Amino acid sequence: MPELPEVETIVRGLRSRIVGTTIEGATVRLARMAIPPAHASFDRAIGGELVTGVTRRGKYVVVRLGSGRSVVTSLRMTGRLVVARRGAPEHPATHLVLHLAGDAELRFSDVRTFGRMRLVEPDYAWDALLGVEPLSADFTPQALAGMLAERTTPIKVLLLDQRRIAGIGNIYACEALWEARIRPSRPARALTKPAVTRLHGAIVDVLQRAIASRGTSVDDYVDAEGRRGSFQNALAVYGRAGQPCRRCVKGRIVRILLGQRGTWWCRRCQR
DNA sequence: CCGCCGCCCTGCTTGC
DNA sequence: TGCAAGCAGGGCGGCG
Repeated sequence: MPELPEVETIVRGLRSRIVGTTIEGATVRLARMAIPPAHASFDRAIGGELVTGVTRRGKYVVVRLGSGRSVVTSLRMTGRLVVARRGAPEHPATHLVLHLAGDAELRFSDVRTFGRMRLVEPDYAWDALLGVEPLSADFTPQALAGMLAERTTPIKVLLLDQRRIAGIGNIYACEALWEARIRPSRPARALTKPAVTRLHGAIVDVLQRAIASRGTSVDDYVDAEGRRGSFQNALAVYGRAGQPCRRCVKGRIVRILLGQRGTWWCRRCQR
């Protein structure tokens, strides 16, 4: 499922391929996947727009348009954004296609149809509820400590809260806690200062390494060119229930439920 | 503000 | 072997 590193990889791919091209129109095959501005139709509103940039905010892909509007896409679990030539074989669950000048198109597919592509007006603060970007200068050990203070929530549940830190999903929450040697169920306020510092470093480190590996493809994820990432080969805990810990070796990875989410960790070296 | 729950959806896994 | 139930999960709205 696309989290920050996967979305960042998609964004970089899109940036090199669609910036400077014009969106001639759109075909919306499944209406609920496309959210138009008020009192407008998605396909008519987007026709003729120039793509001026592609950025990321949390797990959202933001395509900036010449008019100042933006196309904000949430991929949720199984969404894909792929640039392809018109007529090339397409994913069977392609629900929305942006037709680009020339013979290219941007395809939005999603087996579970949880994803959304939203056309937002200039200056609309669509991301007002999103928290700090973990790879920005604003994300400091002190900022992290401030989020954890007084909170009884399990630290792993808190890492998934997009209102605090934007972009961490289930895979990287598990991996960062393993790297920091912290038990996922620990109440946030129970983390010592050194533990908070380790967690901060681990979050930044695991996200950067995952970006360098072009993301994690455990199931559906592919980048803007349709290629898989390789960070699944570097995972320490996610999906590794029953296998030995890659660090302490003697510990076994177990899977528990936290906040209704599967959570993997090493019983021996995470405390 | 906080925490928790259910819903959305389809494909894969599990169990009889 | 075949079928149905269960499970997975990010974001969001609703509730207390």
